Amino acid sequence: MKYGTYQTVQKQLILRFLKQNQNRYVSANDILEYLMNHQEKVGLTTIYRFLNVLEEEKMLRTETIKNTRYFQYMKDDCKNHFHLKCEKCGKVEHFTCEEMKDLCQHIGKDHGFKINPQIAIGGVCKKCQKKIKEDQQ
Amino acid sequence: MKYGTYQTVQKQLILRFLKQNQNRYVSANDILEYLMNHQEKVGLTTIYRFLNVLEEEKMLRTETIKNTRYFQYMKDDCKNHFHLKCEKCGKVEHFTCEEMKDLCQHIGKDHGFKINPQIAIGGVCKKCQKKIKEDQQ
DNA sequence: TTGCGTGCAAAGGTTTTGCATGGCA
DNA sequence: TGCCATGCAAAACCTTTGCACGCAA
Repeated sequence: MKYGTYQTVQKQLILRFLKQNQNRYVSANDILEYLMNHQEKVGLTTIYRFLNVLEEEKMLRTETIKNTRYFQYMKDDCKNHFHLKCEKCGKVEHFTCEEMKDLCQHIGKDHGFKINPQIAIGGVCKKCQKKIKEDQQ
Repeated sequence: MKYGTYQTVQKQLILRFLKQNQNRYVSANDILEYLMNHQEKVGLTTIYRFLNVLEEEKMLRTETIKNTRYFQYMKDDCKNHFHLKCEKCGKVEHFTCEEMKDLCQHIGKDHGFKINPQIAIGGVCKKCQKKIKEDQQ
């Protein structure tokens, strides 16, 4: 059975919350609790159903920590650039560069692998690199 | 209560299997099934307990797909190549290429970001790309 | 009437916990 | 004896499914 053809109040409420929290990951429960605290009743089932649709449509990035999924809403233009995620502070930097595009092409061609630009490449950001150096001294 | 002070037969069996499967992610169940098929009886509880210890010790990388965790043992030399992870089937391909090294340098220099090669870059592998195409027809 | 979205309750599946047992020093 | 690891069974937990109801075209 198809799901997602109509816009509904529930979906709008969920989407609004996700948009308000673009800078952090939220769980299905976070959404439920927020809505309950604001006298908006939406079932957990609906939340999951909608999140799954958004994920399929690549509107969300998800991470699983300790067996629970966390969702982060992505702006539309996330499809056109890449993400560097700092493993120390958790911050995600958005970036574009020709070199990355070239690499994607290369990997697609020579390794037969289609890179999903929405994923985040892990590493350590400038600030945290500095911090680590300082700590070592 | 602390866990992990002793080496035991069970732990050795689990570790051996993990080491034999360094090129792919395995679930707790995969380990259980393998051991059962080889007349080695190890409880699921023990498997999880040990996996959790290994994860804490950073000996494993884990990924969650469809609500189940997959574990991959890490060799030290994982630092010297990169990983492409298929988001459909979960398989991880190890690869090296000059283009990727160049990109890392570039990102390090121009974006001030140090990429961690142990991370996996997400995407869709050849096989699954094919499958997706076939399904669409 | 038909089709879709919703939410409750129940089911499903993975992972963790409680506890008695057994091994080893 | 004391300490730890094990594994069964049960619990806990998140997520999905089944189904009846409600609403709108």
